[in-house]
Amino acid sequence: MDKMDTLREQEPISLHQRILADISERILSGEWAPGHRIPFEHELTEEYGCSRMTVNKALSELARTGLIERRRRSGSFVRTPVSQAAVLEIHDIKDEVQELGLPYRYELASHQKRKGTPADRALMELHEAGPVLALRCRHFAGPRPFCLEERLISLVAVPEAAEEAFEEIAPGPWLVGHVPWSAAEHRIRATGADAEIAAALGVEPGAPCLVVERRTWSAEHPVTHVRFTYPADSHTLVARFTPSQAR
Amino acid sequence: MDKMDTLREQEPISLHQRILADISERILSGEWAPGHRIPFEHELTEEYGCSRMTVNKALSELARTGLIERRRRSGSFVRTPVSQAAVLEIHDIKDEVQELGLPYRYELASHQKRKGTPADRALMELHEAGPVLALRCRHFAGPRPFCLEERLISLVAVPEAAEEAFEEIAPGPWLVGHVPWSAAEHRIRATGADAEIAAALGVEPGAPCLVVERRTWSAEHPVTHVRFTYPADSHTLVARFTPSQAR
DNA sequence: CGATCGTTTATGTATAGACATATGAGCGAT
DNA sequence: ATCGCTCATATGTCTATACATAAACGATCG
Repeated sequence: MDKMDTLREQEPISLHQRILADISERILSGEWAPGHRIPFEHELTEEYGCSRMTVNKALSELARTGLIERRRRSGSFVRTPVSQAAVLEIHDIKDEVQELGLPYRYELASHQKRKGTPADRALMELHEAGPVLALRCRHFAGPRPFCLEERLISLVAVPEAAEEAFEEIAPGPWLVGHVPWSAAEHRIRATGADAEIAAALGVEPGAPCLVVERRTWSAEHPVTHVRFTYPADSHTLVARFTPSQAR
Repeated sequence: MDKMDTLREQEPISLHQRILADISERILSGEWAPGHRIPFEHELTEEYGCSRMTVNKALSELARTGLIERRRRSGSFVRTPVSQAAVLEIHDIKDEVQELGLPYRYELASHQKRKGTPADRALMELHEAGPVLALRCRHFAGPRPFCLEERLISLVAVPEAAEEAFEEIAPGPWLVGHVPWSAAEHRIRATGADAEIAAALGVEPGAPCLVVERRTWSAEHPVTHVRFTYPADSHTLVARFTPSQAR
């Protein structure tokens, strides 16, 4: 038993969590390099003096987070990181602005209910025809435009949206409270402001902007497409990555 | 038994996976709204005709991904989504270019070993003084520059990097093979190309560019800071979000 | 009436055993 | 040498059981 020196006995931590932590430690420290075969379940069973289910729970968890790969008959191996997966937190714009210590203001610029055009349907990946709501609004940080929001909402998926004016509440927070979310795809790119965007954001035409587009589905149905355009200097997205575990 | 119509009997899917999928379905479809109490383990045990451990595995998994919250003595409840977290896959640039069907080429522009300047240390959040390696390289997609890479590597954390010329292999893939990663932070923003960047990327000064900066740590030590600058039209980051599960 | 204490209950953790399944390795026949 | 076959083995899944623990509930007592 050589584990006494590496752990603190007093903590009420469960055994499978400790096994998981021990193995993560060795992988992240580089002691067990990618490709290394970690001990078999029955070996860990012996080392920790516990049943196989306990070891299995820890290893399954490690496999789920992508730190190891399990192969029947061969054992479990430290994975070589192929593509790093970073977690990008998508906050409400109001919170973002207020965290900067600036007063937030929201303004609806246009509001149009229309029969979905082919362009609308392409943006939302909506296959059937149907009415859509097209919104255009601006979010301000103090006196300056912080971001331009161009949004389409499928009224097939969210008929209640037709009754909402969106004068007081931004479509983002409204949707969060009205639609169960199931999937979203974000596309992030840079672009030069065209004349319309430049006017809306108060920047020169051609000025660099960060564009975040999001498509959202709810149980297979496209719900909304939104494009946020930020002047280059107003916004930075931050994504964090810790391979050991989520949450 | 009202489940026969919702599932396909032929698939060799495990029972706990099916329980997990069934419950996810009901939450994501909105049938079970946030705050709703999902059946107790012993009720699901009866419904599915299985042992409690099997049900427990499914529910624990749901709790881990954040879809439900479990409370002792009270039961398990559907969680209200607070902030969306999207998963951003960070790929190797070579793979990115090749997936576009273009020939990839890498070119080292400058390579300098130096005593870390205060600016270097600030970028890496390195607190002690120490030698660093400063690299500047370009990645090409066909004839056109795809991206400019400006990188600092702490030689305290990775002394072996001093021996590597980085003429043939890009620092990114080299580091992946030599340093166990433990944490990374990405900052994504748009910017206008300054004269130097414009020259390196073959674009007009002021042209919009997407900038991805990454800081990486290995077991608490800063390892590297890298800034990738892409011409606006060459690159889009994609982040996906599925609350049901990762991977 | 309110504080305290035991009881109940659902989850949390762990066990020992069982069978399924995929797959690498070795063996044998062609 | 190559193609199949069998066999051993590590993981994948599941069961029935057990005890621990946190928290809500209710009854009892000051």
